[in-house]
Amino acid sequence: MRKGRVTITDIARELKIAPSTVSRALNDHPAIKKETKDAVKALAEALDYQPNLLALNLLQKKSNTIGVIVPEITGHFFSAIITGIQDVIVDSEYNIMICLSNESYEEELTIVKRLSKIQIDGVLVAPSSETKNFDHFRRLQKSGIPVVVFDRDCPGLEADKVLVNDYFGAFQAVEYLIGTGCKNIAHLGGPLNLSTTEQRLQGYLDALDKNKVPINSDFIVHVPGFSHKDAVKATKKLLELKDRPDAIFAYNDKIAISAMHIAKKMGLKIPDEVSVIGFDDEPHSSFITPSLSTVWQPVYSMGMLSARILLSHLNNKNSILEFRKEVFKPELVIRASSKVN
Amino acid sequence: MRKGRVTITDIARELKIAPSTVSRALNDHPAIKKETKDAVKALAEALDYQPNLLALNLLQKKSNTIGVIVPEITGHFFSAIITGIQDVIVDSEYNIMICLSNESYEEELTIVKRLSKIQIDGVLVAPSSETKNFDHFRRLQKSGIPVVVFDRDCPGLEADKVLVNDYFGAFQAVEYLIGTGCKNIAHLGGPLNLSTTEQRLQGYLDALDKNKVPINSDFIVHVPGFSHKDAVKATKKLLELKDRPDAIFAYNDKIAISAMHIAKKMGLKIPDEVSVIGFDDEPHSSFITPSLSTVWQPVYSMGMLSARILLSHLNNKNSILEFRKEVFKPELVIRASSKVN
DNA sequence: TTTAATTGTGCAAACCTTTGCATTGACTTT
DNA sequence: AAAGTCAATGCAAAGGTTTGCACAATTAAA
Repeated sequence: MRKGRVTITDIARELKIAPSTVSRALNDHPAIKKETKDAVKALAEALDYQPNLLALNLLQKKSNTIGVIVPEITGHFFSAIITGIQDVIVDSEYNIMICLSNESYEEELTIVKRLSKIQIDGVLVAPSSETKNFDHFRRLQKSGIPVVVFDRDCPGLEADKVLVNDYFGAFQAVEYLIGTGCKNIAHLGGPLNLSTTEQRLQGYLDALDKNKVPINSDFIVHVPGFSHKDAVKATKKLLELKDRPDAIFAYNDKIAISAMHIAKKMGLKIPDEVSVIGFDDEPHSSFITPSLSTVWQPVYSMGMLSARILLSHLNNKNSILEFRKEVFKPELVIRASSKVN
Repeated sequence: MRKGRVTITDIARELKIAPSTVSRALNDHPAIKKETKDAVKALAEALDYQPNLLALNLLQKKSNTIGVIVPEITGHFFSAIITGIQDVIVDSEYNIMICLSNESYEEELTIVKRLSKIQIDGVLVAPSSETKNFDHFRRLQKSGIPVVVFDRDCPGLEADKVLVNDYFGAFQAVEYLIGTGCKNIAHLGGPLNLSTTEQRLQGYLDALDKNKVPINSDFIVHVPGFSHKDAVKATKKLLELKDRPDAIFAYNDKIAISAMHIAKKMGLKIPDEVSVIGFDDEPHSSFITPSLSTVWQPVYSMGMLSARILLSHLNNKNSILEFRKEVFKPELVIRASSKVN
């Protein structure tokens, strides 16, 4: 018995033909006659021949792998996006390498270097909340690696982008709160520097403005990070004001839930004394008490579209495709944490 | 300018030495004199030389990649384990490829084939709930790929295993319920065929048995899958019994939360009329109302240990290490969904 | 019958790195 | 002076596949 795996050379020797003929036969090259093809395929089957993709990678200078960079996966948002990505990529010849930046610019940089070292073919990225400089992505592009940005925009970076209209989602949510009679609407914003933070804040501000509600800067507090502690601290700052807000529009469900937790602890009735609306519509948000009003995003679809866009670039390496910017529309979901209209 | 990336041959040509010398210089081979090394390293730096890992992969017949197979990542459990795995692997020379089986045996099979094709170096796997046959893992082992099983046991498979003492966790939870005076304790079990389902069920049974509580088979209902619908259906079956249970020990938090949802809808007071205990201690479980009593598992540590065990195999390819079986101890966390002792 | 076209296959290079063995020259020992 | 030792480097193979070009054999056309 031969040691190691079977190679085309083994098949060639056995059949007394050249390895190149075996290669062509297996790839259904038109110049090979049917009998030869059949013989080769039969023997390959019999010997359980497995092409050595490592050799192919070297030859083609590509790893057939796509890198996916996300800040974290323990929340629902990114894991659902990844599931969407995976479901598209699975049907292609590509493999996925998921990398976690832990919301750190440094780690994101390290990841990009690593991916570029292993000669990744394309990258899908939701930048960390610390990332302000996008040169590492530009470097990827310069070496011919297509980059698709999702969820969080990178202002100034020319690349494909799959985003959500955060502005619209926030605007709708806040306008809804105004409609239910809330006068003092606060905003628990996300970490500064994120495009989503900015967009949701702007939606909040414009909704107030449009409805002639004066803006109170004490009512805008940003969390520094996504931990429960961060949210608690920010919420307390809001609820301990003399002139307490009667509604909170939070950057996301996680923060909203922490806020509700504190509000309840302080003895406030939700939604009668404080309305709360979140963002993301995480699956458990409908199970907490009171069930959380929130802004739903088509997460799974975003993942799928991002992956499809990347694949289309990989399949049209030569032809220059325009950068696409796809913006999904979020939907307001009203539950029990906000008053009725 | 030279096109494409810089290779050792480029450096060699420039310095008028052999590529092999360049290779040795870069790898600090003792037979190369300092001046040569310095010159090579300086030029490599200047030209921004990046070793071609694809070539190395072919030479070493390994991809420097580890496959991680999990049923899903949208829940907290597996995403936290993955985070633990990642945090260990990041410090090694390996990359991680995360694959989702969607709780499907078929897909798991496809994934294993794929991983074996790309010549993965090791595999970490939590088998799907459908998987009864482990031959695909044995095939990996036979071709020299170490396999570490985590969370869900594969009975009869000889491999490293990182598990939790589900039996103990369940036993403790049920005994606690008995201690608070519950007489009719039901069990919302997981999908049949999972080792965790079986162990938790056994813990439930033994706790009743030890405390001389008669076992009522009507009180044991297994969910077919992990969807909300599945849980709702199973819960209704329990709560609509003439002789309604006064406590539910659920397979996991997700099911427990669905069950609480239904119980509340039916107007039952928790925990006065029905106590509920879950399993997993997902982060949001403490935020729902009433906050969920549950069994905590050291998820992050499990991920880290699994990864470390795999690495130790990869680093000691020759020496035959014994298969390890590590069993973590879970902890009962009492909150408000169960009565006080 | 010669020339041209067609069909099927083989050769060798290329992808880039590592490594066992050979080689060279300088120096040491007997 | 001859033989042996040692340091430093080069040569070439190996890893498995694809592919442009060459070549041989057969068939068709002139």
